[in-house]
Amino acid sequence: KEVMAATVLTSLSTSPLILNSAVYFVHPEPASKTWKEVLSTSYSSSTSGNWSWDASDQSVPSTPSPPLSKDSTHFMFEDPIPRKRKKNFKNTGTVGVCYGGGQINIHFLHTYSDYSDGEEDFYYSEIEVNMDSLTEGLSSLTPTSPTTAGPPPIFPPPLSDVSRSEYVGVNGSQSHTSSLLSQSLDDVFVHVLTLSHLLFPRKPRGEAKKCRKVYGMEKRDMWCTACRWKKACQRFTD
DNA sequence: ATTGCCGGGCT
DNA sequence: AGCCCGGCAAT
Repeated sequence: KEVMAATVLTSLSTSPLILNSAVYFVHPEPASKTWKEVLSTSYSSSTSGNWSWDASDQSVPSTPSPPLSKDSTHFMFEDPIPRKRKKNFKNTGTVGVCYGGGQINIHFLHTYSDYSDGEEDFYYSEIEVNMDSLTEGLSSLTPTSPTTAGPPPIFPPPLSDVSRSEYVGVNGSQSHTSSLLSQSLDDVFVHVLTLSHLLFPRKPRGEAKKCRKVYGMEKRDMWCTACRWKKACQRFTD
């Protein structure tokens, strides 16, 4: 089983579908850790850009998640990739996949950081889905039926000032998930990817109206100093 | 093509 | 410190 997951990861990393997404494998964390901690460690270890594989056992983190069996493992892939930009992981969606004991649980984490008060505050909201609701939600909006253009039926990305967790759907039918496990983990990951794009759409960057756009090149002397020095605008912060 | 701005240079 | 710009990510 671990071998299969490894091959899935490999094929994922070469798949054109996710060329712009980073695929991270996170070592199974001790049960004491929360998803928040797992996330931060994955960030700090993601700078190298390569991912590692460890098939050791261990249980699964997360306080608000349902019990998962031992020897489960979870991957996380991030969307979008932080690219070259150093700091802000603003509004990145992270997807964690836990599987083990014939069960697949997927955590969608909407994470964002807040630098407004000096120190970085790390917020996240967690959403959890099982395979049944995942495939259901996807099938209802895949372009197979041209009439449906409905919004994601599962959930909107919550954005609150307090970290909170939302819990959508629980442990699915054991037989179904196990057949999925033994058959095509690839489909699972493709679904997860698609859903992650739906949940965490690309932020259109342009809608900010900085000094340059507001005053124009002619009235450069009206810009804020930061804009004149080509630094991050301080008058119009997003 | 344009825009926001990081990194680094110069005074 | 203040000031400026090359270059690049993102669009």
